[in-house]
Amino acid sequence: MARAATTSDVFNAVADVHRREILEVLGAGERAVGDIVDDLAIAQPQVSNHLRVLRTVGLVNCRADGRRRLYRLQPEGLRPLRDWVSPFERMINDRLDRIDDYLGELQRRGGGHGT
Amino acid sequence: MARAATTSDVFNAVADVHRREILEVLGAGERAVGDIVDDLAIAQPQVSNHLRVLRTVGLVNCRADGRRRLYRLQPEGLRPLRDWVSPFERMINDRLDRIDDYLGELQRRGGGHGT
DNA sequence: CCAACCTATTCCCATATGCTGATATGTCAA
DNA sequence: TTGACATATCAGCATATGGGAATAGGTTGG
Repeated sequence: MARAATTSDVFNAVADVHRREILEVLGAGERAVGDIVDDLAIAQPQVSNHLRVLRTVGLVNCRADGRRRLYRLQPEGLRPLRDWVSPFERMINDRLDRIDDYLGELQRRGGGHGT
Repeated sequence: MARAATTSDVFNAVADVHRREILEVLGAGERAVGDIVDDLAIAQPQVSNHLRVLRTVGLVNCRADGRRRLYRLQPEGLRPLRDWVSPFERMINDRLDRIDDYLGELQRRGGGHGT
C-alpha cells in the first residue's frame, strides 16, 4: 500500500500546507477560486484540485455564482482533528508537570545547589 | 514534487492512522516497541519506522532500557496542530451562527413563509 | 453566433510512501 | 563464546501524490 489518499481523511487533507492556507483564507469568509489564486499565489489548477480534495472530505462546500464558484468553509469538518488533539490538551500546556519533574529529579539526585 | 515527506511536519506525521494510534498508546505512558506491537497488532518493522517518523518531528523521544527501547510522548510536539485548529474552534461549535445564516437567507429571499 | 472570462479536468513526471520479508545491530543469559 | 531476545534497517513493490502545461466546460456580454 502507499500513503493513504488525501481524500480519505481530514487528517490527510489537512496535511498539505497549501490546503491549510486555503482553509485559513476561507476562514475569513466565502471566496471565489480566483480570489484564492490571487491571495496565495498558487496556480489555478492546483487551487481547484485542492478545493476538490477539501470538498471530498467535507471541509468546504461550494455554490455557483455566475461564472464564478464561491467556496465556503465547513468548520464542522475540522471536528475530528479537534477531537483528536483535545485529550492531549492538558499535556501540551502543562509546563508545571515538567518543572515538577525537574525539581523532583534534583531532589532525587541529592538536592545539591552547585558550586 | 510529490507529497510532502511524513517527516517534514507534525501534520504529515499525524496523517497516518497507525501513527495516531501509537501516539494514543503513548499518551497513557512510556512503552517499549514490543508493547506497541502487541497492543496495535502492527508488524514490528512498521512500528519501528513509524516511531522513527514520530521521533524526527519531535512527537516522541526514546531511551534505552536493557535490550528494550522505551518511547515516551512529547506532547509539546502537538502544539502546531492545536494552534492551527484553535482559531476555528468557535466556528466548529457555533451552530447558532448557522441558524442565523439560515434565517438571514430566508429574509433576503423575501421573507415568504411558504404556500 | 462569437469572444472573453472563470473553473475544472486531463496528461505527464519525479518523488515518497507504507507494507512485506529478510537481515543487521545490540543486549542479556548461561 | 553461544544462543535467545528486542529493535532497527534494508530491498523491493504498487500506489498516490503535487506541480506544470494544455485544454475542456460553462457563463456572461455584445
